[in-house]
Amino acid sequence: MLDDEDTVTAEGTPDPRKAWETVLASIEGDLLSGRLGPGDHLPPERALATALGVGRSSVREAVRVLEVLGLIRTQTGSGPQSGAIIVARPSGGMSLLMRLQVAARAFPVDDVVSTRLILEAAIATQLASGPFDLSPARELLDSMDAPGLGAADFLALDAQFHVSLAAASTNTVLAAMMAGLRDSVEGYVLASAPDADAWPDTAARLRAEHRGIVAAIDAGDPDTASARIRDHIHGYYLQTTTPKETPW
Amino acid sequence: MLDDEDTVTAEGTPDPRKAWETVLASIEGDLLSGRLGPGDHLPPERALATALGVGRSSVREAVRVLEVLGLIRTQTGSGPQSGAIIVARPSGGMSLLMRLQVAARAFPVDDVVSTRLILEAAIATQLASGPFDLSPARELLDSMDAPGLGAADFLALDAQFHVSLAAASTNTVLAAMMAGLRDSVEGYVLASAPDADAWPDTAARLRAEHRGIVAAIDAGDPDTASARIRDHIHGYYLQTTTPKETPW
DNA sequence: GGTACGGTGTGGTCAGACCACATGCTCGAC
DNA sequence: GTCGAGCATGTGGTCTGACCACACCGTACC
Repeated sequence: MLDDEDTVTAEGTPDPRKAWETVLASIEGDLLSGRLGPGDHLPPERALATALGVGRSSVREAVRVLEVLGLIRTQTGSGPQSGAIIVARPSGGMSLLMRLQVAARAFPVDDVVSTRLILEAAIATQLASGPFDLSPARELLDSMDAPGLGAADFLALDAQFHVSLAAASTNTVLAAMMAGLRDSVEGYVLASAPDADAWPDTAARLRAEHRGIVAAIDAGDPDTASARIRDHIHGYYLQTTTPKETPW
Repeated sequence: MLDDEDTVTAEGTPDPRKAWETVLASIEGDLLSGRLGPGDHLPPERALATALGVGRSSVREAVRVLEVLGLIRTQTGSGPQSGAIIVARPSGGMSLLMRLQVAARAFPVDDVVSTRLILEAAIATQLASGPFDLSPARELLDSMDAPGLGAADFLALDAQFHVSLAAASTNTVLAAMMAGLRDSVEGYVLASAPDADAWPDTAARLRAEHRGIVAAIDAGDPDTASARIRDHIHGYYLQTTTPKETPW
């Protein structure tokens, strides 16, 4: 039933592409052409399989890729919310990619930190240069003032604060990258958190630095905002790691 | 390793994780613990399936994810080169992720361009501040001097030039991001290339700007290098698009 | 009118069967 | 002994068919 039907029906070209790549390419084409867009449902896996002349397992591999890349959300059951829906949430995929690359030693932690430093400095510069909505970041600052916050909880809020700065820039790419960079080293940050004795002092310093960054942004002072971000990240990194040769 | 089967055999917890997530988590754990590293082979799919108590299709979904993320390379056949080998080449996954997110309208092209601008400016600053090996970039500049180069060929070299600058910074994360940003808008760049009449002038200008950037880096002048990169990218972007409100 | 219940369609998973391919070994020819 | 052809083996790649769990939706019953 399937013999010659795929692709060039009359020609001998047996389609060198793998079956799942065919599916991925087809969906990407539908996205580019506008046939698919945010909020739309992908066809059911079985329908996609017969439509493209591949097995359902190949369709599933492509769908799985789209899911981990944050392009779609899948749900079982029936009804409007079931099936594979295009959602386009990049941060999840970015985080997974970076986390695994760090785990596989392709991304040294040093590089992740310096990249984060570059991005955040640029973000701070940008935020200080124009009117942006920093209220989510401010709320996180207030949350971090809560007394008795443990290191893990504080650092979680800290991470959200930095990501919220990226989000405030309204640059979705920047925000996704920041989220990915943060998540990829989350384990290392938590593992190197100061112990309970030194923690209160560290937390106090971090709070002050955060406020200082936002203050510089509010003051419309890009250079100071950028410099304070640099010191903030760089300082914390140096504190929690064995200094070896000052990454860039 | 966790007790196989469905986790707690005696308990009612039926493992809420999906089967392929189990596989992915297992491999990630092996990477983090050092049991797996660059160059190593993943166990055969069938062995992995029985070892984790899941079906081979679930293993394949996880392997597929690792492959598109650039973590492994798969090959059929037998022998040392066959199977799934950990390679950790991040750029492929970064490119796919960004390309699809752009296709799904989650990443506006404007954001991609401004992010690229930020990253390249930072890279130029860094390159001008220390000794780095720019010879790959120089060779690309020479290649771009070849007469009679078409727009498509020139732009391909152009893209490689910019990525080579990122690679010269020795920051793997930065290099991967730059490659991804480039690839994600490749289609748009090619589609908006000037026609044959205007092309020679454009190419000449781009050549001169590239040389100017490298010259500033060689001169150890971070500010000039950064400014020239900004003008270079921004200028080209404005030229090829309908200006609307000057992205960032 | 409201509620319980079963039909239906979705993704999630597994098992088994082939295929194509690369390797490496065996065995025969010389 | 050397060399080459050819088969055995093990890998990923794919398809098929079968279930399951789940969420909805319509119908029949109360």
